[in-house]
Amino acid sequence: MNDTTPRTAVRMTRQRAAVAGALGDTDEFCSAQQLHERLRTRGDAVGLATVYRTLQTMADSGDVDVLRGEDGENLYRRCERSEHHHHLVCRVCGRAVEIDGPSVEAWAASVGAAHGFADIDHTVELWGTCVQCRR
Amino acid sequence: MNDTTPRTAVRMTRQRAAVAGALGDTDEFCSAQQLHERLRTRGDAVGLATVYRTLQTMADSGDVDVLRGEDGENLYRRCERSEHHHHLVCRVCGRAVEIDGPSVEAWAASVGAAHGFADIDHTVELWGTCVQCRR
DNA sequence: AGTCGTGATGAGAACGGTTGTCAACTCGAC
DNA sequence: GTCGAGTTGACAACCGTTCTCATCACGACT
Ligand SMILES: [Zn+2]
Ligand SMILES: [Zn+2]
Ligand SMILES: [Zn+2]
Ligand SMILES: [Zn+2]
Repeated sequence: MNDTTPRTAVRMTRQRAAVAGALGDTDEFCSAQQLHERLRTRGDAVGLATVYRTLQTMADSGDVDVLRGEDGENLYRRCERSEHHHHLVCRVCGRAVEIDGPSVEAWAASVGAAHGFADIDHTVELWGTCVQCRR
Repeated sequence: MNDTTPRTAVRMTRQRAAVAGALGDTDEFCSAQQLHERLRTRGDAVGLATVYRTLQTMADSGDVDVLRGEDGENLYRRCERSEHHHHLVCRVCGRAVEIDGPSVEAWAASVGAAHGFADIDHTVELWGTCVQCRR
């Protein structure tokens, strides 16, 4: 009864390969609509809904990082490391650097506990303007 | 020429007083729509657009703190201190504690500079579940 | 290679929070 | 009281995202 064979297979399709490829081409955070447009001009078009679904799936499985841009839209990026980390993001072009808040994790947990809060989660992101986007 | 008389007067209206009053009644972060509903049931109704505009104005002038909830909607709160600070927020009821990341400010600036980023801004928020909302 | 079941796709509608529009209104200075 | 500029509110428009559902196509098994 403990069947280990995947009951829900995840299929590899042209669309998913295309989205993954587009994400792999850049180290910038970009939105679903940006990716959709990029794929369209590139030649292998993918439906917008599919882009959203694919990104959501990849985010759920940890294949991409998601963060909410300052204007409210979700931005996606395939990061180098898979462990928990934070980002320093250019608010103009989306270029990002992976950083780790040294003591942030422990600090968040202790502050939360000190005030009787449980299931502490934290958001730590840095925004700036990178050298290329200056001037 | 250095005219100090306010050329653009900010008027006190029934609506603005109502919004400010509703915000002063609670220490929880709440959305524009929540406030709009609260005002309606309370008796002094205010148009939804006006609630949005008033909150935006108060946020711009620093009278209220804004933060984006995990579901994407803006949440507002009249905080005790006016200096820069961060929050530990209950993701269920919105109740919040004002906290200050001790070294966060300096850390953010140094990390940004180290990577050639300028105009560094940072987002540091803690989410959890408060004692009242547990169980 | 052929079959088949189920996951995947895409065009378009729907959704939810927020902002824009504009004629009517009202605060407050005079 | 007068008057003008700031303010209001009902409603439409916006925009990113999700839902719907008929059609398509992986891929496991012959
Ligand atoms: Zn990352
Ligand atoms: Zn940049
Ligand atoms: Zn605050
Ligand atoms: Zn709570």
